[in-house]
Amino acid sequence: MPQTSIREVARRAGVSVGTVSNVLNRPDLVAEATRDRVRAAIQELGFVRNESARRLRQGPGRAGSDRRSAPPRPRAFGIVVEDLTNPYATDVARGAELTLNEAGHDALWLSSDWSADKERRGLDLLVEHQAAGALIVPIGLDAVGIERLRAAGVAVVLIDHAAPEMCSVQVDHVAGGDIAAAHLIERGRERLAFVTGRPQPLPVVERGEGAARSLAKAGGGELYTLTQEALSPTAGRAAAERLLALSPVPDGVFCANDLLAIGLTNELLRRGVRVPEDVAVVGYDDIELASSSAVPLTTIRQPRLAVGEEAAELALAEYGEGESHLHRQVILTPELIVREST
Amino acid sequence: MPQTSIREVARRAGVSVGTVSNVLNRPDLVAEATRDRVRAAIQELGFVRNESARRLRQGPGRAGSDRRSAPPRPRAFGIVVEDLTNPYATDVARGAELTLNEAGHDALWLSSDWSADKERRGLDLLVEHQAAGALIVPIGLDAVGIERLRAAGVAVVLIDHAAPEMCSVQVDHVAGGDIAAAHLIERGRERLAFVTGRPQPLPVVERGEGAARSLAKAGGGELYTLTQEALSPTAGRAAAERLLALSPVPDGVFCANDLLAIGLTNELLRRGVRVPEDVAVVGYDDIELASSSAVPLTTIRQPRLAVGEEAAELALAEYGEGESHLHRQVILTPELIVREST
DNA sequence: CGAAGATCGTGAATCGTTTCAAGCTACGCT
DNA sequence: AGCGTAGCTTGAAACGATTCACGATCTTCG
Repeated sequence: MPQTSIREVARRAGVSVGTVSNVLNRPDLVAEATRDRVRAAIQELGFVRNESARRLRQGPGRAGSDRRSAPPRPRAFGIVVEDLTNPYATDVARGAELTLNEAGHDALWLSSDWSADKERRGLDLLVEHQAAGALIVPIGLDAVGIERLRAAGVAVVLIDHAAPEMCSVQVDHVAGGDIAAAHLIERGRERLAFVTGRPQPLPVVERGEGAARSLAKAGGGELYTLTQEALSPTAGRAAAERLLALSPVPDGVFCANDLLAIGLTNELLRRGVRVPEDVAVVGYDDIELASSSAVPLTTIRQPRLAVGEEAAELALAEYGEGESHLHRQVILTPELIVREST
Repeated sequence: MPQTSIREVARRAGVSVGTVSNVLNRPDLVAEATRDRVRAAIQELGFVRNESARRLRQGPGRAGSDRRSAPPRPRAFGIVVEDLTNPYATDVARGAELTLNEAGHDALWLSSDWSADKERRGLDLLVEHQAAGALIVPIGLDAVGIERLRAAGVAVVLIDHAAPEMCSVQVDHVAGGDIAAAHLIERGRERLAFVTGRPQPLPVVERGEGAARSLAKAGGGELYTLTQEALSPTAGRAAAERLLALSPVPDGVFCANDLLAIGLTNELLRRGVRVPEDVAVVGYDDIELASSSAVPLTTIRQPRLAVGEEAAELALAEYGEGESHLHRQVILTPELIVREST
């Protein structure tokens, strides 16, 4: 059974293909009786439009094309992130998805799995499926792949990275790191450590830079940096061990993300180290778990949903405005959330 | 600029469209000189295949079509889950994605957001884009939507649900609940509670049933059930409060998932209740955090990745075998992981 | 020299949908 | 009756890439 086509529906309903198409796209042009008959036929045959044919015929078709014909089935947007297993990423994606849904568009999530190659394949996929737009947390900055996207008329918005001639949404991670370290210093901590993990995407590096900057500003010493194998709770536990092996043991720790911080805190507690008395811990992200962990975690809240929402808005705007679109670069500032770990 | 088509490339290179197509799809059939000329033209014009047209022409195209022509760009599989924010779901999806990737296919993740309507739209999207297959954690059992998928030649595999005439992968949640409760009983706990949260998908209900069954088998009393507003850590903290308000306070708690259990445990600790001495806690899922939480959590490990992998295998098989495919229903058994919370 | 291959290229037919000029009715109006 | 109009429906022409039966050349060899 190859595909039930519009033609079979037409035969079944005893009308022409044009009419079936009309029922599908501008029902108001079709007499009620006919419409019902056609709809029944569609039901019975389980007919579904062949999107390839539809698009082939319709051509690229910008959103705001003013021909008052059918509302074309809204095209989907792709959301490409490095790791769909990471709560931060899924929160951003979810913020974006909600906004897209409100505008009547569907969202497809793709994971680049930290591989530039896979990212490229994902972008190609979006081109092939003629996505309306793509929200990308880029792995490197694959100029070629992205150019290809835009050449194909896909609206592109970068997240956590910026590039000329493109819309982007970023969080000021340097500021975030700065705030985190400043908070520890203000709490009287003198020996600060920064715990991070591989792979180290730019935003994570920036957090460290911000912290170092803050420390320098305060005339503090050096920022001791521990790099773990991952940005996970398990890696956090390992970091705790390494931390305690230092002498003197740092009394203030800034972790590159909450998962690390939670793992680290839990392991410290297990080893009888008091948090925050002996070691104060600051995380980054403010994932949901941060507030319900053993010692509710002081952290830098990224406006995660807002990042996704902004990105979606930009993508929708670019999609809607077409050529006339002016690219905007949005920068959001993170916020310190003080809880009990400091 | 409407679209550079294969025809313009042909004109530019001074060959026929057929030849251009051959250069694209089976370069070995074309003489080297011609090939280079065409490629140059493609470069100069910045030509990109119109995937809609390609697909339209190629039709559904089973995987194993034995014509040794071009390797058709492998089609993508869709993974539809209820909530891409939930670590369990993303782990399953990731297991599936890895397996699909190995077979050379791409994966698209869709979130149904607990809405039957959105699920339906997602399925339609997959049909329209001619996905090779769909792995679905169904929200209800939208027979119509799924039938439509299959009618369009999309391989369908159900996860955590079963239906006749379809491939499916399930975890035996009743057994899981049974094991959890049995473990608590064996640890000498006498007043058991089950903490769950809305929305309550079937698997979660089954966990409760299994626990109740186990309790009955052991001649124990009633299973006190607390239903929270969500299956999240925050909901878990709230559950702790409700739990302590009971008298007598249960001494063994089985949570419908780890997130609830972690939130609950942390709140209990904060209130000075000892875990496991005063209250033993068992979670469900064995997410990564379970082992790195404050009190490493005893839990029921679902073979999450395995679920995804199995599902992907089944989908690939169905896709490859076509009509001759025999549907299989795989049931995996969860495993008790004993840690310090019991 | 001529026949049989081998090697390349051609161009029309095709996929399923949308679009649009044109046709058909039935109706109202003068 | 004649004519204009509104309301529906029709059918054929696109859209752009792939396929395939068929020619056109060129080799090779008896």
